[in-house]
Amino acid sequence: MRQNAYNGCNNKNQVRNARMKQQKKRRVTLQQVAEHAGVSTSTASLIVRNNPRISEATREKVLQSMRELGYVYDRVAANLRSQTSTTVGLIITDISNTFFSEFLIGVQNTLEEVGLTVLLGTTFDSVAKQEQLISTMLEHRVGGLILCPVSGAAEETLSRLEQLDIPVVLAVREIADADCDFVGADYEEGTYKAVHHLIEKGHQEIAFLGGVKHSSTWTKRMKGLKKALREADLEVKNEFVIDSAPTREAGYEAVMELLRRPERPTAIFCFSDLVAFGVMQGIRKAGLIPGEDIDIVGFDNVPEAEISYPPLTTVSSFPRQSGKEAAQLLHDKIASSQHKKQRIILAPELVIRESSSKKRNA
Amino acid sequence: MRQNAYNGCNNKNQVRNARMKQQKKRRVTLQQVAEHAGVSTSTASLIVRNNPRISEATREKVLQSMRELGYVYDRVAANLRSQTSTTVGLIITDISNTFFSEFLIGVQNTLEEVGLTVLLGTTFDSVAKQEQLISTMLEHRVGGLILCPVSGAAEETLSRLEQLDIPVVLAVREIADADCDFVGADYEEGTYKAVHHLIEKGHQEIAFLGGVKHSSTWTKRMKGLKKALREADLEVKNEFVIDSAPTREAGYEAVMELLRRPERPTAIFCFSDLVAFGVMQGIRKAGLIPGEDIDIVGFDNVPEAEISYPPLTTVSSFPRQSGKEAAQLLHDKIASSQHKKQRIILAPELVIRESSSKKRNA
DNA sequence: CTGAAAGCGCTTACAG
DNA sequence: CTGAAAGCGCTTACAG
Repeated sequence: MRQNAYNGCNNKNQVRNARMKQQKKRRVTLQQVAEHAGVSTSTASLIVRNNPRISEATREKVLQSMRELGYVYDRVAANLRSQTSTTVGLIITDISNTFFSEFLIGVQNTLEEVGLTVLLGTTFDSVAKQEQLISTMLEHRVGGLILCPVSGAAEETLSRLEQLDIPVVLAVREIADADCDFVGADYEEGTYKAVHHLIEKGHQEIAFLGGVKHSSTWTKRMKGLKKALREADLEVKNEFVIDSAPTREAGYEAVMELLRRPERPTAIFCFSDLVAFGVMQGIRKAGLIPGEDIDIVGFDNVPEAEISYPPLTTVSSFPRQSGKEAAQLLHDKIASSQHKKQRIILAPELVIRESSSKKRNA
Repeated sequence: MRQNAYNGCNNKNQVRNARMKQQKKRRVTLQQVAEHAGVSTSTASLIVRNNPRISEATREKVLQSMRELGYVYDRVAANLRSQTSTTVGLIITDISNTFFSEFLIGVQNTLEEVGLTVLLGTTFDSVAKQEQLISTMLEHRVGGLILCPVSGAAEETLSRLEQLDIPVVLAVREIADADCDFVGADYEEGTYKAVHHLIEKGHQEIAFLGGVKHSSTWTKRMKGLKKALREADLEVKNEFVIDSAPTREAGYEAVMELLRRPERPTAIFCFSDLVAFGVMQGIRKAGLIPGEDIDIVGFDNVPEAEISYPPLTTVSSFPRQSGKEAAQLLHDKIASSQHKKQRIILAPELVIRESSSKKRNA
């Protein structure tokens, strides 16, 4: 409370207020540090940026002044002047899906290493929110963007970004007709493996539940499904295909609808693990046992798949690795504008657990 | 490609490069917009900030120029000049814990409504990383900070922030000896309810697994445990208390160690749902059945608790609501520096599921 | 190695 | 309602 020695004020509030005002207005500036240390601002600036041209003696002197004054570097001002950015936007559709948590960890770990900070936005699969988040991030001068597009995303979204010349990497889901860097798993191949596994077990009536129809992630899976069925001279039955939002709740609804239909499948391939969890819940609600009465396979291999009831057979799409690759790719793009478009497709792996591995008593 | 009309260059790369350079350097500025619309920069500035003083006609004219030129507002420059901030730092310990995903959703939804963007950082419970993230956020000029402290956090962390007069709200975990705004659940009461429930079921040998010893979240639970046991004339047995990191893996290890000891409890209260999932896995690994041989209770009521095997009895700590409250509180603090310290403690609720509700055959 | 001056894109008084 | 000028905290040439 030294600052208030000059007045005799005893009103605590006023004192406090005065102090706050003072501190709030006056962030210690590099110029003040320079003055305190007896050097020019340019010299101080070179020091905060670790320029080796400065003698060890001056550097130490200035660093000492910074400590004494409690200096905090203003990266925002620096970025503005030098026309650079130390932030990156990350837009995902649903953080409560642990697929995205894992993806986010991969992104963050990688960006942190190169000194970039993440501005996070969640769209909940709404086009409007996606566009709004992109605007916000642009206004905040992000140096690049990792975008997991909503299912209804159109090419216009990208051309807008391209016009501003801001580096973008798409992840998880592609955008129709868009030529853009992309990181994701091979959903077609993954689905093929999953369905092939079910067919080998003797299943002939296989349903496909969940996912937004005609989104790229859904279409790819549908291709894989068809391929596997065709090889076994089987066909996709329309009454066994029900699309939905990619959530647990929607999976529950979808399987309830399925079970109301005249025919019943012996196995279900689910769009994602999240959908599969809802499907298993629904099956049980209907008095059936997942993994015994109906086999279930998911997609993603989120951490919970291992501990679900029963443990879920699924296709690993390596979310953390995807995040890492996306961040790496974006960082490369930011560094060199020369970068040519890349597609990084991770090979999926089938992980067989109890939801599809018991002997069938057909 | 109009820009290149003056040269005869056919090298695609060079052309592309030239274009990028040009676009990269020249972000459209408010001044350019003003010129294009034939008004002064001040007028344009008032318009971007939705000042009603401007006539509808000029406003429309300027907005039209913005569209034509592809103007993007530079919030960073604006914030620098006006000494404000439109970002908030959020530091959590582990995003793969869906407790924090839910918390994050609560924070984001609330902040978004008031036009604030989240800078996200994850500490993985490392003190060093926490301090580093705080520095980064300060350098990025966040207007405030929501901090879920690491278990070893000390008061110094806060005094540093206080000195800079940056609004802070602690969430989930408190810091010893620190007087700071706080949002969290009543862990003591929650634990009391959980353990009381076990005792009512006839359990006398109750273990407490997981959580970092002496962290505030652990200590509060320990108090609740003791209170419930004391009421039933029972005591805490040291060999039934094993601390650990608050993760699934650590829960697994903890129960494995527990089962190696001479005595075995009939029920386990777990620090969190995540720990409980690991515990149930370990119990099963040891050939026992959770919910039959040993009853299990978790804490948090994360979404997976409902679909685990068996469904987990747990104490709901309302993560999404906590996030909402924390964001709201921070926003209030930012708005009025007059704010006095608050503690928002949510009342926990016991959610009984199969992991502790079957009849006991003791 | 150091200093004085200009400028990043915006907002802020202040005068009209 | 509009305009000219200064300034937020930094970096960038450029001259010494």
